[in-house]
Amino acid sequence: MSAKPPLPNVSACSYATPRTCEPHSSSRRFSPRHWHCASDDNAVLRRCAHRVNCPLALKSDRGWWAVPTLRSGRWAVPAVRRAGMSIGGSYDPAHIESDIYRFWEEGGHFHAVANPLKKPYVIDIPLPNVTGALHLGHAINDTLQDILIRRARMQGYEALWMPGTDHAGIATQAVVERKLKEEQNLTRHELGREGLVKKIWEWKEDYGSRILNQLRKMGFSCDWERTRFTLDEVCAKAVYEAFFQWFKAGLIYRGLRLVNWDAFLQTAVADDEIVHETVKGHLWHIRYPLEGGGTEARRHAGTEGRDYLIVATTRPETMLGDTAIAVHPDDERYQHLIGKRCILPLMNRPIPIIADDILVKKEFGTGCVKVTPGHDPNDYAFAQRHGVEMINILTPDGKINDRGGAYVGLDRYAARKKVVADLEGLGLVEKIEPYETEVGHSDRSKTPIEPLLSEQWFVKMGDLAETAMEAVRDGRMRFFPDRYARTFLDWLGEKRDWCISRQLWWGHRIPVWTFRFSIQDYGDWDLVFLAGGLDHLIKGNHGYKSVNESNFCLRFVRSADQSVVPDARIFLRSPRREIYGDYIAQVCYTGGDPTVAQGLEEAGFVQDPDVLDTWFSSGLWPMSTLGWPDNYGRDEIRDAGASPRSAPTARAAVADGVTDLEYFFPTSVLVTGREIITLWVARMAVFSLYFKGRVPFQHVYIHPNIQDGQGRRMSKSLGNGVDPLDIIEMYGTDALRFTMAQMATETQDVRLPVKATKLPDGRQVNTSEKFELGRNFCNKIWQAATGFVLPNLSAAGPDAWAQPLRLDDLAIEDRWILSRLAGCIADVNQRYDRYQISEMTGRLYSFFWSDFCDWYVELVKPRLYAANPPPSQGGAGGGSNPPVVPPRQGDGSQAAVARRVLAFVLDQALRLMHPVIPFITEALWQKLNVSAPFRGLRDPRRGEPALIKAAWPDADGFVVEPAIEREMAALQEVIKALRDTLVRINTSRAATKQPAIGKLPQALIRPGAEIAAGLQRQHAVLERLGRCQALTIGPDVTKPPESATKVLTGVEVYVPLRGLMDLTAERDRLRRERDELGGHIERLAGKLGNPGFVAKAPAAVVEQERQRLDDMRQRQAAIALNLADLE
RNA sequence: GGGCGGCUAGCUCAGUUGGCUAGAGCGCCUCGUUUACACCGAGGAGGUCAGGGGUUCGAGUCCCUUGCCGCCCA
Repeated sequence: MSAKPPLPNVSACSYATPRTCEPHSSSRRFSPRHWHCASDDNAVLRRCAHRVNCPLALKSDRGWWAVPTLRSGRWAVPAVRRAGMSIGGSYDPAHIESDIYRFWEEGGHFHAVANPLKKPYVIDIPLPNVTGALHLGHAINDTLQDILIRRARMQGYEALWMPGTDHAGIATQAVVERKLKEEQNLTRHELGREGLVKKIWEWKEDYGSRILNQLRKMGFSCDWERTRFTLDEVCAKAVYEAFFQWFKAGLIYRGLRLVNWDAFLQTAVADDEIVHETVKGHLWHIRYPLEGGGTEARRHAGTEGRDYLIVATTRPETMLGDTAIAVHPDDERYQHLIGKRCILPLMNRPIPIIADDILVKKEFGTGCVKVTPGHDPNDYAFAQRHGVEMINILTPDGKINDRGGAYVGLDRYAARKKVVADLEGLGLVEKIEPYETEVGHSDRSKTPIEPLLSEQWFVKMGDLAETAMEAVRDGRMRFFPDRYARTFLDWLGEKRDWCISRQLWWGHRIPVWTFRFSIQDYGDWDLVFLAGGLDHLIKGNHGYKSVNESNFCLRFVRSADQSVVPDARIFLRSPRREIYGDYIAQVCYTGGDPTVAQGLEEAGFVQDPDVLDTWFSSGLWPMSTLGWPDNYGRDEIRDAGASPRSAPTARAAVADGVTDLEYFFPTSVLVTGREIITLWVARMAVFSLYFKGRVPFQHVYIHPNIQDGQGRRMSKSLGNGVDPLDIIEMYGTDALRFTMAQMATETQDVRLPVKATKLPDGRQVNTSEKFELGRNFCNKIWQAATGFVLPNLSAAGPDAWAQPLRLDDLAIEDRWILSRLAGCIADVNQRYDRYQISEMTGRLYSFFWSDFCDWYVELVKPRLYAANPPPSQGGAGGGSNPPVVPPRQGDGSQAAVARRVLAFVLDQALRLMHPVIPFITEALWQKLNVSAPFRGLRDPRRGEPALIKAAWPDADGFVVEPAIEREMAALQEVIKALRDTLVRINTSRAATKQPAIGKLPQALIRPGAEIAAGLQRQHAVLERLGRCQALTIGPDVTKPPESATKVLTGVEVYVPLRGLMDLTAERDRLRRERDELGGHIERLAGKLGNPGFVAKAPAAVVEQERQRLDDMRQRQAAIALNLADLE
């Protein structure tokens, strides 16, 4: 590129303070090949979209902006509009979004009220953590819900999207505790319960509205007036009501269970709050001596003369809590030892040797397993099977407790060292080998989880789970995609009881007071009377008016097995020995009267310190937010006898009219990620089916999770998270939403390649090129509407819109775009109904961009400009467009029809796209209402004042017309052929340094009989879109010599090439095409030659293949002919 | 260990009940001073549909199997 042409006459960018172009470096237009290395001497000009901000931008003497580029061998002179001629300008989302959101909100469009004249459509938002921040997971999840709710609203449903936040027990408490430690070096115990809860509330007040405001920025149309919080009074009421009823029904019990213990936070944590990590440790092999010196054992070959068994463990300190040794029942080595005992070293406690084929794998290790039911889930299950004693050896803070013999008070890791040392001292360590294990760590505190035996509250899941499973099996509740129903059924099928207590202070405190007592002899009867008579004590003597059957429940539980004494009066009636033992009196009181609590405490009762699992309150969300338990629905009142609870309060609550609960419940669809199918979806189902007898939602739509480009989760620690607010800043909200929707395929994960970039203000953020998809689409819509459609509509004047159009008035391209529109609407509706949001979005994209912009707008231009030529039009171009002529009569009406169709299709497209990209569509809607107040062809109507409440599109009764679409397809084929030829000519000319030609000087088309008439009618369109100056169409056209030839189905297109380009290239191309076609023909002929195919395939398929073969052969022949001509 | 998903163009993903000459967007290459749009238009290259086996006239699609990757549950 040494011989570069001189720079055209340009002057440097005159902008006073040009900003750096660096932010654009993510864009291909600013890659080095374009201009960044262009400051050197081989610079040339390249058009620059961001010329305004570009320090290297140059203004040519003709008013175009350009930047230098390395690439081309000649000056690339920009095609950019003349200065001052700008009509549209790029779409600037920041400019309009907040105004439009305010317009919606102030218009009350988000608020739903029970309205029996309409059908309800309801979505509950999956509750974000109250102190959390918006991330891409919310962005995709909530975008999908907004899309569904906005469409439903347009369809005429009373659409309610219920927002709110979750107190997120452990997550929130852990954050505040950590903060407390860092800032004031205080632990929660030092601060005390009340102090800590107060601190967390303060934190919540500070951060609680942050995420809701972020949701607003995303354009979400939640009914903010109804916003709830799981710890607020309304939700708490439902929580205590549900707890009380389940307690009373015996579904809630206290039990000794192995839980995942976080020794740092000192709480049980749920399974999903544990992350498994591979940890390098050791495997200690320890000898457990056989009871009785092992003389018998030594006699047996299996133990090779030893008088001990060898067990292996990764946690030697747990041996302090061993209560058995397990061997496989079929293991010959140990057959004779089953039923005998070992002596547990260090503790000198005999423990039984028990056969079990579940815990023990014969082939693995030594075949002997130590059993520590208090600290291992598998051992725990074993102990339950065999009735073995369970011993807990740990304190809540992870030290050895008083069951740990000489090791009391030692931290578990110190104990491990000492245990090993002591065993070595006794010569009982067989060997130590390095070993890798999966160890569960608490997601919150990052400390290793200790399985720990402790007292917890549980919900009996057996029957509850069954009702939920039944609802899915019989189709009352459906999953999309349906494979997720299995996840739901499998998990519920295990019917594992739900541990609902958490050793936290942030949450709904368990409303149970307990009193422990013992009946050992006759003298203890006073106590019994005291407890048994408590009912009276509380309600009678002290006159607690607030206490009644629906908020107070007393029961007795045997300490030994936690079984409920079926009838408390047993104590009074039968003073027999069998009832001697330890007992717990449990009072569940939910009346909320502090004096009652005080009375209980004075009577020696202690309130349970734990709080409820957060899922307990979020599980009630679909009901609690609609007013349950106060507003039992009408159906509940009707059959109050059959319902789990007779509802006196409900009767009062429902006067006349419809309550929210009966109108909006059950909800329509739940939209969520698959990871909480078990945690949340199942719980909501259980609660709703129990208390309302109905499923909480009819559909469950599970969408994919977003990962980074390598398929990893997005997380803070990996630094690969993308902040939706950054994306909004860079690309606009609609762009973010569109991209999110486009990613919502039916797979379980989607990847979003992440890359770090720098914002103009210097901040380093993560983004992804994928969002350009949404941004570009929005810009395209903006340009098409504000730059082309709307200005053209304005030309019509306000009276042109209200008359109905006749079908005869429409040109073929009008009928074509209406057919495409009808097809698009039908497809979109179908995709919605199947929750295929990605495909739905793709359909919007291709309709608007390809069908409408690329084809219809171009097709319609001649009609518009014939009537009203643009001001700049002159004879300079030398094209086929006539110079300004007075509009002929037909042109005027043609233009009017075109305007009507343009306005109508834009109207329908805006409606159709609004749920996905609400801001830009609403903004354009407002403009359209000005330019074309009435829309519709058969039945023109005034455009609704707000798109958010406009009717869902129906194509005004137009339907798909296959014949029209076929005719257009033929036309498009020919146009593409002409365009292709032009590009090939110019490519060839560029290689030989000849200037490009703007149009084909001459072209000829020979159509087959069927489409001849159709093509001839489109002569002007073909000339314009095919970019040729002289076009001849006719069945008797003959091919001029030295022509480029395109052989299509039923049409041949010729472009004389003499003097335009080198013919060898054309020859090569035809040869390639011939060879390629030959391959296809061979394959197809083989297929049709196969008697099996002809005999067995459906006749229609065979016929279609024959047709195709004929077609290909014709094309092959034509190509051969043309090739011969060129050679 | 059990279950589920994925493996299709350089990248991210579509591909309905088997009928395919396997698509889209981005990226790449070429051309472009076109009367909305360079955040653009036109054109092009690029694929043994993870490997193997089977069913079928016909398999990206159904069945079996192997291999990776991921998620969930133990």
